[in-house]
Amino acid sequence: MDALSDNLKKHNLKNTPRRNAIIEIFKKKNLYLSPEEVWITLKKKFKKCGLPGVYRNLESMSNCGILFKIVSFSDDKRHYGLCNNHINKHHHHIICIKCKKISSIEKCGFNNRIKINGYEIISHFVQLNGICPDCQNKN
Amino acid sequence: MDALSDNLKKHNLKNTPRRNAIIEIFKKKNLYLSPEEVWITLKKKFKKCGLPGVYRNLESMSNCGILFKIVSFSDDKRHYGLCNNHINKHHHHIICIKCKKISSIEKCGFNNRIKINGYEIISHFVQLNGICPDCQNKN
DNA sequence: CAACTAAATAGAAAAAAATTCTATTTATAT
DNA sequence: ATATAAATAGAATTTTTTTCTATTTAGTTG
Repeated sequence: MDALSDNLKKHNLKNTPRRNAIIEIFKKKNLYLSPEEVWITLKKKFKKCGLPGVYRNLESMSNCGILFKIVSFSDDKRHYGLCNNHINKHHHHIICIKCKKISSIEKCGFNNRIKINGYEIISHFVQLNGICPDCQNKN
Repeated sequence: MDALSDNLKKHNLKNTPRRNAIIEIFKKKNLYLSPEEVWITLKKKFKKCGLPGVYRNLESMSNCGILFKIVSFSDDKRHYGLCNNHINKHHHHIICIKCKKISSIEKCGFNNRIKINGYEIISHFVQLNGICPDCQNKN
């Protein structure tokens, strides 16, 4: 059983064609995508296919660590990316602000369960925004 | 001229009663708030007062560094907080996941304009989520 | 301090984004 | 094979956000 099926099972999520197709879309594109973008691509494969289902799948797959949520303040819509290699390993993402490509890093200076300013830190979110090598070369 | 007026002016934003009232709301509550929450409070002071105006103000004031955007994944609505002391100084925020109180830190391990995984880092977003001292004591 | 100009506002309307609901189908455990 | 819990489509709805126009206001300039 691969890491993906394993993760699905752990969270009582079934291994459906729809979910696999969604994962394939992310793998193929290697970009972060909005629910609508996923839906548009998905409709090419499944003629019958609703946007609400896409929302639900993105959300549940993000809850179980297969996908993750992106922060894109220039466009406040929801976006998701695929947690490629690092599932179950502490890591953060680097996104290309030009082409939406995703990379990741494992190091960050933060630990949970310590106190800062008296706050007991439960989780932390880090996202690096940059320009990927491909896009650097284009200019 | 105080830091707030100064920042407004720099961005060609006028110092209106509405904006000052919004800033006061954030100062008084010291919480992060959704546009709608700001609006509800604002309506107590200004009977005539539209939600679109609140959206526009929160967005423009966040563009000029007076406010900042929060990431709250448990509730995907938009949220803003007040950049209290640190305007114009590199910093990040710690939020209480129970009561929405905000604190901040100046240190993080990240620098912009360096390369990671070949990406030229332009900006970075860090948010620490925790439980504030008050809420720790409540349990 | 009067007049001017660019920005801010309200309020209505529309658009966009996300969720809920019901009936039906499907994955998978037994 | 059957049972059952989860997934789905599709319609409908709700929520969130933006756009638009006419009017008002802040802050500059003469």
